[in-house]
Amino acid sequence: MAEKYDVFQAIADPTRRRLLELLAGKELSISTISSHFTMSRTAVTKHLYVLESAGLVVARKIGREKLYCLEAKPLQKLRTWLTFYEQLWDNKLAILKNVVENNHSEE
Amino acid sequence: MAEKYDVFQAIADPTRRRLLELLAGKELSISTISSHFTMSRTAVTKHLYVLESAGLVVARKIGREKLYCLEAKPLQKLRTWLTFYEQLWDNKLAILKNVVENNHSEE
DNA sequence: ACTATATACAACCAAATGGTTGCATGTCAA
DNA sequence: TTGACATGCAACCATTTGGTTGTATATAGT
Repeated sequence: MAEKYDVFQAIADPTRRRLLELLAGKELSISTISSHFTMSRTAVTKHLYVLESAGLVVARKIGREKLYCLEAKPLQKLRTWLTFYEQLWDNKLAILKNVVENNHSEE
Repeated sequence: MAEKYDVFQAIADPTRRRLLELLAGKELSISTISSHFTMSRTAVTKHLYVLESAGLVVARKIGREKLYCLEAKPLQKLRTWLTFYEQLWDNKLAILKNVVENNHSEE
């Protein structure tokens, strides 16, 4: 598999979002996690790898089990990214910005 | 090309995030937009299609030009999604939740 | 020691993704 | 009407993605 995954990429897949939801506040083994999905355990493992490499989950090995849990911090990056666009929810500000930038020298 | 794109999918690609940034508060033609990228105009058009089908940009045709601008509203969906995980930034709450759910019957 | 269970990993596959080039079409301007 | 410009669109291509199966290895329990 590949090297490094992005937070944006990691959350793009619906299955991976379900995984994050499932792991919120819980610590679950791969088998337990897989039991919530119809796809194979291997497929789930791959998704977990993507999430892990994006820093969104962390794992520790206990005996023969590998326990995963959510790590929400990297989502702050997304939060920051969003903040910029929140100003434009309803684009009143955007229109104003445009007016200021392009029309302020008229009349 | 395919049918419908998701907001999560749409913002997964760095090029498309650059496009959104470029179109914030501005209305630009495909050619003008393309001039900001090294890839072909066709490639840019495809990215714009993805964004459009996710509702993140809107276009109107003026003469021979097609003008695109940002439509931030669909990002609210992402904002809502994020809110759930914000509680877990630092996982104090998560730990507490775990304690309450699993250990409250002890002693 | 034997068997169950939990995971790891390689190999393979179809479809989606992100890009290209070439050509057709519509529109503006002289 | 003749270019030049702006876009549309089909065909093609390599790589990535999301999934599979099969086999190997490590650990737990009896």
